Amino acid sequence: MKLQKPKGTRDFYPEDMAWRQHLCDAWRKVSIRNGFEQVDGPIFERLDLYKVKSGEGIVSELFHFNDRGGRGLALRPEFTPTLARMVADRASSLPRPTKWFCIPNCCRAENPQRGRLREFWQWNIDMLGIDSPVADAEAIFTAVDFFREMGLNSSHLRIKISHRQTVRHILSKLGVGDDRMLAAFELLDRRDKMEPEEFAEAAAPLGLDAASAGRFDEVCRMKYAAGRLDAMREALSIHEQIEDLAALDEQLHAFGIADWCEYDLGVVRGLAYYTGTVFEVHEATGAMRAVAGGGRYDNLIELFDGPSMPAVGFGMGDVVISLVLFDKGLIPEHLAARPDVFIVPVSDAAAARLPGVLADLRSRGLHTRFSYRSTRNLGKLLKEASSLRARYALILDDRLAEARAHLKDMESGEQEEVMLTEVATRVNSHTVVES
RNA sequence: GUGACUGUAGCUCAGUUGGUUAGAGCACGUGGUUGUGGUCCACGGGGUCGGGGGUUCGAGUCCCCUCAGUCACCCCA
Repeated sequence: MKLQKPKGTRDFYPEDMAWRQHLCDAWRKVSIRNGFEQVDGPIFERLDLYKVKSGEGIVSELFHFNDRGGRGLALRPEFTPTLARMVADRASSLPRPTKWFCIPNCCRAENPQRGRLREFWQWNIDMLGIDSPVADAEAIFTAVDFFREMGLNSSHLRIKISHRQTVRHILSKLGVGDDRMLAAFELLDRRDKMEPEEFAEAAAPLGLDAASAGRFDEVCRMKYAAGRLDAMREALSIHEQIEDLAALDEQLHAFGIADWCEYDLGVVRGLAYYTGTVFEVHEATGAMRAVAGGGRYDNLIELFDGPSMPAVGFGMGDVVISLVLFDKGLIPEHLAARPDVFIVPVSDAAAARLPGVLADLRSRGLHTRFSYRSTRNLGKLLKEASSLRARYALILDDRLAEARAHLKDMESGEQEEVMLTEVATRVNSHTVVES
């Protein structure tokens, strides 16, 4: 192939596009019923914006370029910096909390793999100006609401939750100083890929001796079901320092989503900017990369020159969730738009009248189609109507002289004579509301 | 960006130790013409075997490079 699409991108043929739209529609629907309002920003930003949060190292992961004035620009790799900029700009006039969602396409100059492409769509929801654990739980609930909407249940996915403060307390108790805390988080994030000796070696400079390092490792590998904080307290021998997690735990129960959640102190999300709750959603067998990730980032808006403003949110890419839904057989088969009416003329005379009838029905809002083939073979034309999954076939025959035609219900096979002027109301009244 | 594996029609794949005009199923198109439906029959379009170069009398089959996909690393905002 001479003209290839760029590495890591996708073409959306009608079937693919129908799925993408279906997914985005579900994201939008769920966002709205959870009280979020849609926003968007530019698809490219000034390169500097991305350095604010992620540092100079981010540049190699970006598609960036200069405009004719020499300004450094970059395609957005995520939406959060844009969001932070937008919020910082109007912070004083925004309601508290402000609940926003968006579904931007984002580009990252990474090496593509299964579940990871160079362009993807990412659902983001954020709640700003509220630091209550209710908000943390509501963010997680919104994700669960979406999963349920798509037919997933708590046996398909695990929401792994940790809390920066809780982990900080544990590390502190094991002897890690505040100045080494960030390094300790990084080590925690990488521990699964390290040999025990290697881990111990890396832990030493953090102020952890062999025994503490071993305990650190052990503690972070343990998982606790939501509601089993007592077990965690017991195992960690910390009794008073996990109020944050306890408050979240209570809310997760109140929202009825505790069965989806477990505490896993190994979840760090690699990000320096998370300040409290952090969570990741994984396929239950752990086979794939994370479906979604998020948490609380109370300092971010300030970092972008805004006021001090607490925030919590998450992001979910279209790629991994689509793989999961495909794996579970949860992608609906028929997503193409269904015609309301398929017009079938039985004669040349009737065919001559077709455009007028078609125009009328379309102007009344009906999805109306006809065949471009020259055949008058009724069987073949109905077959075409059937393969398009049309709800009704409108057969234009000799009754046309009296402005009447036969309307055939393609589901039941029943057919009745109707006046052309009645077709639209007839079809609308019979049409069952479905997505 | 580094390494490993893979690459035949839109999709799923055949293609014998290198040997003549590269096949099947599905999908797609036309026809089976006075007729009521995803069936059936016939015919047809579509591949420079990812691309380029090399070895050879001859390469889809062997070698090199390149591109893309998959996996691991990096990273995962």
